[in-house]
Amino acid sequence: MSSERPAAGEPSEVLAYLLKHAHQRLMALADTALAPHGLDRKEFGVLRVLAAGEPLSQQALAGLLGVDPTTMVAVLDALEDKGIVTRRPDPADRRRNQIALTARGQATNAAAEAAYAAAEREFLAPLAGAEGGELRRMLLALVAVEPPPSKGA
Amino acid sequence: MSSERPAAGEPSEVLAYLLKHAHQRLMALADTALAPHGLDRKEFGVLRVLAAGEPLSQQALAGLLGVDPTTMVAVLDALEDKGIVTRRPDPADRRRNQIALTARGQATNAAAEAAYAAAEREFLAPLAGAEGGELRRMLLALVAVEPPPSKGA
DNA sequence: TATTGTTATACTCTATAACTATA
DNA sequence: TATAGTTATAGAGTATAACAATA
Repeated sequence: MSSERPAAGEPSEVLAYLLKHAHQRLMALADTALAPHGLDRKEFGVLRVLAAGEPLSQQALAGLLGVDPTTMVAVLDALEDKGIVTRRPDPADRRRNQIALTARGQATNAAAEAAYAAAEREFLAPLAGAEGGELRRMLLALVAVEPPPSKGA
Repeated sequence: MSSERPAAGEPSEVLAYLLKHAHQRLMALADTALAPHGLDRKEFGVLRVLAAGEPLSQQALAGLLGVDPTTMVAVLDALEDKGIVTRRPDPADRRRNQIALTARGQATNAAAEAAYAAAEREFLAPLAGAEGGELRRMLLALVAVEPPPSKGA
């Protein structure tokens, strides 16, 4: 089969190329999995962080997810419009918004988690049984080199 | 404090997050490694493909690297300005440009390859000896699911 | 008529700066 | 004075559409 290309100079020899395209493939699978639940990837990221713990401020969310606080505004606007999160002024510091999941948000998150997990399984299908876990562990080690700057928490 | 974070809801549990940030870290290292040679990542990708084989058309290059042909125009403009590649009309089909490395381009590529390889080693340093190879193999399997659409070749 | 390369345009994503309201 | 959130703006990066030259 001529589709095999072990030739020198192949872009797939470059690790950055492999990471980019692996990421792109998983993004496409995740988009497809999340779309029926009315979520995009960024919204899903916010949702699952909120579902795991207490309400957080917008900047705390932004810090945890490694995005700009200004980016978070639009994400939360969308989630609020969908009735998935609520914004409330923090009683202890009224400059801050407490972002909390609604009941509907919790249900949406449960469904979206399941859908995203299925997308990851499909993505990892080409690997042998335990290799998915190994991949995850390796990537975690590579990313953990410099911990994300946790701002005001 | 506890830099370990096994808490539920962590973004690092999400494979897409890990792939994205691993990619970003390698990109940053590659940018730093390539900058002294006057190249960015995209230009380096073109260079090493050309260095490995015969001159190619712009669309063949774009197809191999998985980018849009219109994107390739600007990349080649920059490489041509730097005296690293030449554009010549293909005698067999004058619609096509034969993109070839100059002597200087070959030297630049050799230096850039070494610099990029060092960046990959630094990136993979957190992993045990053979794990880098395993990571590469796994990513290749994940990416090879659907072969890139090789157009006119 | 179809294809290669080019240009101009638009779109996505994200970051920067300035503003408000609170502290 | 400093911080949380908001808004407007600008900057990468990339794709889409129309065009010229060639087949």
